[in-house]
Amino acid sequence: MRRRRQQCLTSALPLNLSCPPLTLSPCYPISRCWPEESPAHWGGSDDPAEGGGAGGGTAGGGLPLNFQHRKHALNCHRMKPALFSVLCEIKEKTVLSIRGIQDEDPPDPQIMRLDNMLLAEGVSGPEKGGGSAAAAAAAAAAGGSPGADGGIEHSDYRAKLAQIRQIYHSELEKYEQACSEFTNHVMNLLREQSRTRPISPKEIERMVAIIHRKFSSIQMQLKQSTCEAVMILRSRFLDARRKRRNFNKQATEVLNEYFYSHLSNPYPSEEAKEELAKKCAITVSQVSNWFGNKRIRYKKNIGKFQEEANLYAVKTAVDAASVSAQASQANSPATPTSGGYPAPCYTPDGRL
DNA sequence: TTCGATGATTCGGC
DNA sequence: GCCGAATCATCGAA
Repeated sequence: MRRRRQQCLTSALPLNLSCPPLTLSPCYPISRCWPEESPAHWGGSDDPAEGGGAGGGTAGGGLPLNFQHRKHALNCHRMKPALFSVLCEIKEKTVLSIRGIQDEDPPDPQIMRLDNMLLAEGVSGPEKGGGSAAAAAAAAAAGGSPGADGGIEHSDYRAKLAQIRQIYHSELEKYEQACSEFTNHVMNLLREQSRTRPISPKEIERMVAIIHRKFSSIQMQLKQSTCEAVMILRSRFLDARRKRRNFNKQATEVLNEYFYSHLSNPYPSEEAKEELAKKCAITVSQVSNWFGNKRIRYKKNIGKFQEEANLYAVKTAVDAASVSAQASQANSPATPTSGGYPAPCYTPDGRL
């Protein structure tokens, strides 16, 4: 097309058959893109039989002699190098102005936000427990109980997050592959076309940048939908955590045992709390909450807790006796009954 | 649906 | 920061 325009422009020039030797302008920067740095590509071959390349494909076979003659004359015209230079300059300026507008491509803040979020959630970036970290953070934020059920929920959350991550990477790979294939295709096309029209490396770069920009917008959609999926998953996870769950029977038993066996001073140390938390598969703060509630409720209504207290006191005594017998150490039971909270009265068979 | 039980939260005191 | 006290919110049995 460009060649045709050039031909039209040059055809208006006065012809001089006694043309000087044709030389290309040394400052032409885009000539590297032309497979053969020959004026033949600009105005066709000097050989009238060849017909002047793609633009004049039929010229060799069926173009009027007049046309071939004029074409030959044009190729040999003394003004051709000058005109070529001018056209190249015009083109160079156009490319620069376009580049000036389009190269200013600051990083999209939305993409950056999405990238940061996906990285924080462990979806993008290296997979090193990002999901579990997010789950732990979510659990901490909810102040929830990572107990037996919590463990199931936790692994469930991680599994779902891993699924999202897998889909995300799979789709991303597809997009990148498609982008690469399409870029290669376009570049090959442009290289092919550069045989018939001047195409500078900058132009190819610009075209590649446009393609990448288009694919980048598709990637942004993928990132957006992934972020939404993670948010929904996280929200569900947090909602589930917010729901209060009663401790299991075994955990309550362990806590009660400790409480009633330390009735004189039902304030477990930090170490004891950690130990209890480990035994009950709950957090230390949950142990603290439990003891706080227990102390108050016991004090408020000792009568109501008498039976329970007796039960655990007997159990503790039996356990202690058993341990003593086993260890051949006949020490007294570990049930303190003086000071602190009022201890229950019980008979050896466990009744009040 | 009701209501007691229970885990969590909030607030003030130390 | 821990504790007691009050309160909230949910669970679960009747």
